[in-house]
Amino acid sequence: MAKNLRLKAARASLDLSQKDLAEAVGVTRQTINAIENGDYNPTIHLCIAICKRLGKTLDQLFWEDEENE
Amino acid sequence: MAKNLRLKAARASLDLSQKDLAEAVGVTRQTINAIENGDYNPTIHLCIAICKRLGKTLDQLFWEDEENE
DNA sequence: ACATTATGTCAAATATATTTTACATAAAGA
DNA sequence: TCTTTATGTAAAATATATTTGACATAATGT
Repeated sequence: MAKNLRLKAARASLDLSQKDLAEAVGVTRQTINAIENGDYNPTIHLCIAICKRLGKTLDQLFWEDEENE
Repeated sequence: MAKNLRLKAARASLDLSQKDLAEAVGVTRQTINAIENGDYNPTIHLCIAICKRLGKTLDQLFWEDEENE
């Protein structure tokens, strides 16, 4: 599956660790790691929570992630 | 939970039934119904498939659905 | 050298998205 | 009236998102 490099970059630009982001949105570090590495398919509520914490929208971080390899 | 009236409207404007949309995106009618009625929290891949079929983006159909009551 | 932080990954358990089957109602057409 | 289509809903089963606990490595600071 495709990695989500936009998410990784947005997180990095705020100087947040995977753990920081995970705690901010109420999931575990492994979940954030898996999303960034494309291992699975999060729920929309989680995506929205991540977007809000990173100051991005769904289209910016998750739209057409499938093509972005 | 909040109903997704934007989704319902977008589907209606293309004259698609819940069943039509469900088949187009590879889920059951009950899943589309539940999403429209806010009973749960679909996966991002499913949201993207729905958006593509309806000619909308994630932000247009799913962004900040939580507030939209 | 040692401790700490960040990341990657894995196996087993748990929570929940989704399916299957089924029943009910309202609207529309024949 | 009868049939069909669209929708809403519910209970039990299945698939999968997510957690928990653990181990490993690289980088950084003391």
